[in-house]
Amino acid sequence: MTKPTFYITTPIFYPNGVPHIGHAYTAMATDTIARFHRLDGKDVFFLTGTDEHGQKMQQTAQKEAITPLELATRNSDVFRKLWASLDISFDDYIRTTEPRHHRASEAIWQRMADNGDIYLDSYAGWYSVRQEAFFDEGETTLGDDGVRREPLGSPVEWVEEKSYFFRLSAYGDKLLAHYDAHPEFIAPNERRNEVRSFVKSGLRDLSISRTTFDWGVKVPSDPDHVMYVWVDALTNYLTATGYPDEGAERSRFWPADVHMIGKDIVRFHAVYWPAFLMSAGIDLPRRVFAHGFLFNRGEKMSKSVGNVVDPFELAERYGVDAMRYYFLREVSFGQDGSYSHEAIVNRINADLANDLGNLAQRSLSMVAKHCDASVPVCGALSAEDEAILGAADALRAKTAAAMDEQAIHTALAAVWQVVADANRYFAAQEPWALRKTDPERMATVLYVTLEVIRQISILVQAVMPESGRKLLDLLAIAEPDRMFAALGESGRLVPGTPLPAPQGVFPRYVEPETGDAA
RNA sequence: GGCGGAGUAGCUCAGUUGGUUAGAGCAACGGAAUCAUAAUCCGUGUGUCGGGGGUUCAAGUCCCUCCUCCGCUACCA
Repeated sequence: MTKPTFYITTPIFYPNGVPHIGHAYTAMATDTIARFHRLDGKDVFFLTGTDEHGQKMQQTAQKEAITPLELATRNSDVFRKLWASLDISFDDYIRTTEPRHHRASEAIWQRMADNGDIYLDSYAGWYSVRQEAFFDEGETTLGDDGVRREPLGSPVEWVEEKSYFFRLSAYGDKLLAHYDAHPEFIAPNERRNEVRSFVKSGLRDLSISRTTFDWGVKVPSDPDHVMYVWVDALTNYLTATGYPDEGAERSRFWPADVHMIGKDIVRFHAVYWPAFLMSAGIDLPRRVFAHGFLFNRGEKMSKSVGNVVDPFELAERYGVDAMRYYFLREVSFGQDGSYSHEAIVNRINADLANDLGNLAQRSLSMVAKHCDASVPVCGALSAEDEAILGAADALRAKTAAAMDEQAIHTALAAVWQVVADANRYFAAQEPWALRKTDPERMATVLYVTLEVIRQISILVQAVMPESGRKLLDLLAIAEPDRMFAALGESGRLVPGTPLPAPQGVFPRYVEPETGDAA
């Protein structure tokens, strides 16, 4: 019996600095999707890592009088530390400085070269060292000081160098054909439109090597050149599957199911990457999903405005699960989003503490006091019981449909709809009144409520692993029964099962008194 | 400039192929209940659906036009 595979990636992050909230957001979302599919019984491979080559790394390292590798290792470790504190369950962490990655990059380069898509030419233009980019003459301006600058103000110099080029121009039609045949390849929709129109306007060949620095993967058969950023970086997704070894254990994961990225790097993933793969004769990933940016109170974060938020600090202040829940529930995944202290606190208190936490607490504490502290006996079901159970049973299909298109917020909304229904159900049935008039009916109501909470808890694990675990502990659910396979009727709670003493899972957020050292 | 998207209640947004009195969540206000983390439940909105024009028996939903905002327009991760 082989389980279906599911391969999902984050971009490899550039460890020129320390991670910010955007990195954390990508990782939290990707992790949630990975966990969801694991719970669903799939053979999941979740990859993240760091992109450690390039001129900037070399320069920053020089400034600090350390080697680029030392710099990369130092910052890469900070990323790993963040992933640990955010409960990011990656299966492999790739660093582009690893030998396995150099091998894979050389191999794909060779394949593209063998296919006749790489040629040597020279590249000339106005180059900005700071931007690490060339500019058209028209984009530059000659200042009064005689210095020519690019639009953002850094000085440019005329540079001419030999460079290998990738015949991207030959792939425009093929890419368009692929976008049309596979409309799900780029998501969300607005991103696909952008990419389409970009490709449609015509593609120029791509300079893919540099000779001005040497911190990178050497070009096979021409060690004066190092591969330029994206050939090397994008290939990481392949490296981790064991490429180019055909029989590698992880080769079964390719093609990747989802490349999760921020919207700023869509083009590299939806144009260059598939073109490279087509050239090398490798299957294309199934989907590139570009999420939006996060803003602090609607304002872009920047160091000069001083509104940059440290992800470590957020996790510390609100708790990892609450932080994950907030960003994945509040922001329509794919769109830009905004966050503020007030909004986070509101979600924590309204959705987590009041709605779900309190529902669990009120039902479990009645069970503890009036049902021998064990799962109550379920009598004949009323229409109301059937309705709420039906709503809970339907969640697996609903959330799966939403998650298939990375609509994490939609999946969560569906779950919380049932949480709200369950609160209404509980209030309408009044088990506290039934306790005096009809204890058996009370037991049934409590059973039904716990059964709904059971299913919600299982689903919630993908977003809030720790809290989901606590809730399932309170319901005495055995480890193997915490997978989605146990959702629905087949996994119903067994009356008589002893339960531990109830404990609050989602505390309300209370403002610290004063003078907290934030 | 070109291409694309968006403008709906205080806030965040849903609104199917045009059709009964335009919806949800949050916030606000009023009430009920007391099992529970002062949590829950019920009720309450005079919204020019960006402006104007048009098609139609009927338009937030189609067409035209204007205004505003945003994204993309190549080698920065």
